[in-house]
Amino acid sequence: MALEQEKLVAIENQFIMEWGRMSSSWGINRTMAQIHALLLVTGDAYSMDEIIDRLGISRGNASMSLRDLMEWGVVQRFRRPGDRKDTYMADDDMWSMFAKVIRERKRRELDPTKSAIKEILGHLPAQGEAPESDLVRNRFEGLVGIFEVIDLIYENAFKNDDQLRSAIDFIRDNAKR
Amino acid sequence: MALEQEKLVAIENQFIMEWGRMSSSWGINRTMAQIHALLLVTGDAYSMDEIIDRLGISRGNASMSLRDLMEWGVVQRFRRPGDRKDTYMADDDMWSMFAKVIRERKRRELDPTKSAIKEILGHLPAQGEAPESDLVRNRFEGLVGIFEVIDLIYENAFKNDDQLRSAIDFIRDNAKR
DNA sequence: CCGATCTTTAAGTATAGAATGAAATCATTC
DNA sequence: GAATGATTTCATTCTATACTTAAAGATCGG
Repeated sequence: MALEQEKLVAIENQFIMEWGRMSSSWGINRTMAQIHALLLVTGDAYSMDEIIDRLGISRGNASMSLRDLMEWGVVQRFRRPGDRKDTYMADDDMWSMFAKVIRERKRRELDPTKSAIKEILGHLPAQGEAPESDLVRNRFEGLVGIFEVIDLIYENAFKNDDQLRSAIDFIRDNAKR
Repeated sequence: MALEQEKLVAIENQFIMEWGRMSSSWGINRTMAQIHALLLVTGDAYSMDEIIDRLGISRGNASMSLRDLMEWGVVQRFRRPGDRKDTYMADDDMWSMFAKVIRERKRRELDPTKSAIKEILGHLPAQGEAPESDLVRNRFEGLVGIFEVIDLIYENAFKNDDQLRSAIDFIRDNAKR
């Protein structure tokens, strides 16, 4: 039994490492991903100290990463009455978690670029006014088009959990045919 | 006219910087994104020297980044007969470019993690065999489910350019209703 | 409100990944 | 096939960002 438990922890850790590795290649902070992986895969509530011990990270790092995870809405903080320590828990719905991450990253790292491109586009001479910039204008507009479609997908799939679920069902059904 | 040209270059540069900034927050090398942005938005063919001058980067960096962009299939190399220098050009179809980037990143940074998770899952005791690991197993399976749906989306939208186009049309039509 | 316990902040440090530059390789022309 | 010019490679250097540490700041039970 103790041995089994050890083996399970080893497997969990393997996953935590892999999740951290992948996430950091997508621009998500490694520690954040590792904490999230831990809470996600075990489904337990952990205190900050437990997280620190398990992942071998510093208190400051744990604190900042947990704050970010809470801001993203994928981790919640609890405190039992009469207790001093906070405990942290992940959403137990993988899809909801997935949708939240998508939403948050879009909001933080796609929308500002869309605005920037539109702003830059606004400084170009109007269509037909200056022939040498028309090609560039076209290309900018093509890019804006991509952002518009991303918005469309977002509105239709990631806006809330219900939409995500029905979008997935739809894709699944479509794929069967 | 010369002034106009200067202004246009300034606008292009602004975009190149923004594109580099955004891309690096998504785990894409900044120089790669900047070169791509330059070729993409101007639509011109550039020699390596022109790229080096325009972006102020080193020869080695330019060479490696261009190789990667070619591997991703979003930049092509040409040489005019009787010429010594290679010239580089981006795909002039924004959507095709977009699809290629998605494909490449999935193949390199999502598929290996999917395999790793399945591999790890294989080491867990079978369902019902060890009660303490059943919850963890469930959660792993939830994650695998996410990867399966990503595959499904990929098969139905990013497998080739035609599919991407019809997927977008479909989303657009759906959104109208 | 005091003291204990937990959390955050901010300044300094470490580290992974990106960029450089010079030597090696490759290609083209004469 | 030598000379010239272009490109690639890779060991080294640099830099952005993640992480640590220690001190300040909250919060809560008593």
